[in-house]
Amino acid sequence: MSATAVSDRALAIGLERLVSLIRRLAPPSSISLTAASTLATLMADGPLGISDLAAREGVTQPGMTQLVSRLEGQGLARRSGHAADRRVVLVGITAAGRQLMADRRALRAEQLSLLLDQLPADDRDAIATALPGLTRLTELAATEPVQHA
Amino acid sequence: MSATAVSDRALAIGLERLVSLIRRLAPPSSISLTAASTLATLMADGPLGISDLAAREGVTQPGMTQLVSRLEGQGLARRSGHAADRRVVLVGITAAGRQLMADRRALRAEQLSLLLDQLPADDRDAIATALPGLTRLTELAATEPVQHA
DNA sequence: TATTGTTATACTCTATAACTATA
DNA sequence: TATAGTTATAGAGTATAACAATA
Repeated sequence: MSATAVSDRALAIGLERLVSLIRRLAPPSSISLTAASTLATLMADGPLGISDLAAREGVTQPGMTQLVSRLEGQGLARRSGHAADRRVVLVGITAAGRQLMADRRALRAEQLSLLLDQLPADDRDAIATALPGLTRLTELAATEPVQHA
Repeated sequence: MSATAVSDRALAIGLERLVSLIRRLAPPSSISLTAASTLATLMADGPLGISDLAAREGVTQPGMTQLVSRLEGQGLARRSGHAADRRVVLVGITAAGRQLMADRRALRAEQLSLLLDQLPADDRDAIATALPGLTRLTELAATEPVQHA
């Protein structure tokens, strides 16, 4: 429908712009954006296999192997075996990983607070109202792989 | 205030998750996320200097020099001199660059359409309503550099 | 002196291809 | 034969430091 098509396009453009916002909010000398997103996934959805994680984050399986090795080396994640299927490696977040994410989120929340305070109240309210939907949107994307024609 | 603090935190978490959504929606064998965001900025705000662009995108000045060189090599951007201040290099987007962005946005809009169709109408409406505010938020971030304690 | 931009260098991150182990 | 994961290698991308040119 035309109304939907218009907001699809606007949303596509909006997502592009969010990239620079997200980069700007990332603490410079810290873990990568993908690493942070992966830790967030591990924090929310418990231990996961490498392939599963790779699919959710939109990286290749070897890429996830390397990322997990990096995180393990930093003490932020931990590998363990799967009881039933010995091919599977389960990856979980450590206490240090949780702490890092908590600190990072607190810092971001502060920075966002400063920006949000400069927005009209209408805009702030609209963003707050849209958050649950945005969360469900990202969950959908994690579940159903996107087609790349 | 407490209500604001809660949504700051939720927004901080939401932005984290958007990283994987954005990556997933990016066509695999195309330009980088930063390159796309930079072209979007050039498309919207006309020719800009290297330093200005670097600040807006949250990368270093040498990083932007290299990115612009890459874009120029691909025929997507073009350097030109500044009439008054000969230190300045103005960077503009080419017709090919505009075309690439248009194609990319159309593809994203399609993909988003498929995802949005699976969301409850309430969520879709809320996201559409929040878009202008999100756009203003990213503009604020581009204007006022964020403090990294 | 301050500002704009480039070059040189090194490191992080990610992908593709080839391989091992288990089902 | 199919699936889960790793290793090897190469390339893209970005940062820091040092430099050149203009204001």
